[in-house]
Amino acid sequence: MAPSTRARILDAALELIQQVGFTGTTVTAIEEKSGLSPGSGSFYRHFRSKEDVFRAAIERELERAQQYRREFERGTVEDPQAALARRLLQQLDYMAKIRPLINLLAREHGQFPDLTSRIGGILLDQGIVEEAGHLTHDLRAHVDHADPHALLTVVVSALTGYHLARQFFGHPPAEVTPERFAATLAALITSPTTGPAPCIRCDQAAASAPRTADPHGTE
Amino acid sequence: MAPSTRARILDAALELIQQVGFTGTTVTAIEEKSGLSPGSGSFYRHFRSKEDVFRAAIERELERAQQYRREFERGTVEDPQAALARRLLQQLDYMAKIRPLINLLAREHGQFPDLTSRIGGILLDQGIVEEAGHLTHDLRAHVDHADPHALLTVVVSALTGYHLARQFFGHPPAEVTPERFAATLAALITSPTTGPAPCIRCDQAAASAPRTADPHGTE
DNA sequence: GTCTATACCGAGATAGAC
DNA sequence: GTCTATCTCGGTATAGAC
Repeated sequence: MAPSTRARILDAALELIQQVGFTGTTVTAIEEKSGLSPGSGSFYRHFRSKEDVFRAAIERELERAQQYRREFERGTVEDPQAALARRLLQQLDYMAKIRPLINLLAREHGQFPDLTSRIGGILLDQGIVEEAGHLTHDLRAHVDHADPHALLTVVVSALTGYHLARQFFGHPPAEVTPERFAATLAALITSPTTGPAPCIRCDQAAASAPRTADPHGTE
Repeated sequence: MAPSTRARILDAALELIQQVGFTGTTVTAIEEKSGLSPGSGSFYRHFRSKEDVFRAAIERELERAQQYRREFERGTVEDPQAALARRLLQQLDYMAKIRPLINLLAREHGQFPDLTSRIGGILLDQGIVEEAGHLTHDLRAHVDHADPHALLTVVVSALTGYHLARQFFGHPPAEVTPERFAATLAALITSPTTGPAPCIRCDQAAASAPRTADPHGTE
């Protein structure tokens, strides 16, 4: 069946907002891309305002993101290093699928704080971090680390940074392919940690009183 | 000495563009923030157009970024793990200093492709990757890895992802402090790599013919 | 080099015919 | 539910006095 006008408007709006941002997107351009007559207010028979369609498009993407998660392949890990690399590649695939959300986050965060925290909650909490939890659970027998929480953060950060660098520049950093990236990261994780515990006051202290103060002046 | 009007305009424009983007920034708002009368065209005595001031602000930030690099602390590494963690924290500081450039990249990439590649070249090639080269050089005696090129990419990606996540959400992912993050990443790097070489065809093949095709459909 | 005033256009949104 | 036509506002940019 052909997509409804409403759906076509959502598609057009999402694409335009990723390309030129919220303020850069005009209702006229959305109409034109949706097959409506540009300049006519036909758009307004389907959405009350530009912000309205913006929020609706994000909600639809959030729904899709959660659907993608449900389809995630899970299973036990036999060979830790190879299986881990495969999981990491799966994470990169997931980020590619939710690319619109990540783009919107990179572009319009700070414009719509409520949406930022919503996206952040679903992507990080229900998304990446949850999956990272699966990773540690599966690998607990193989990987022992002094600060698993921080280890997950490093893994998630590496995946995020790699994805975004590809996104920004159009090619992977240093031309390292995803397979090579995942294999390297997997090898790092599965190698035994040497030396003393990497952090002194880590887990309990940080977990109990996380957000007080801001010693590094980020906010 | 008091900053010149031109400098105040550059400051105002840079800040506004980071907050609301290029299209979201109005010349009137720039004038108001610079202490000029809003709505008057006084702005145009200093810059020919909005795009003009945008490009000038980026050029100024690129100059600053290269200045920051020259002030970088260098030295030999005795205790690999602790010294490495310190270097990684230094990298995070650097990213904080060039935050405006990273923000603009995240926000306006795709709008001005020439600036994107310029920023990318200076940040990645002359910047992060160069420093990562120092890292491996310093640590060559301590760290042995099957694919050092990919290892650097993982490190750079992790730093980038951590920085951006803090930037987007206003707090570090999983509330892991920079010190804890750097210590964990340093411990990962300095631990010996186990198992087989993490990638089969890596170094030579990828280095000789890097950009042909695009097996993962990024571009 | 900054101001007032203004020309010009494009964008968001509405009215009403079909 | 889409169109033509239009209102209004705000943004870019210029002209000319001081």
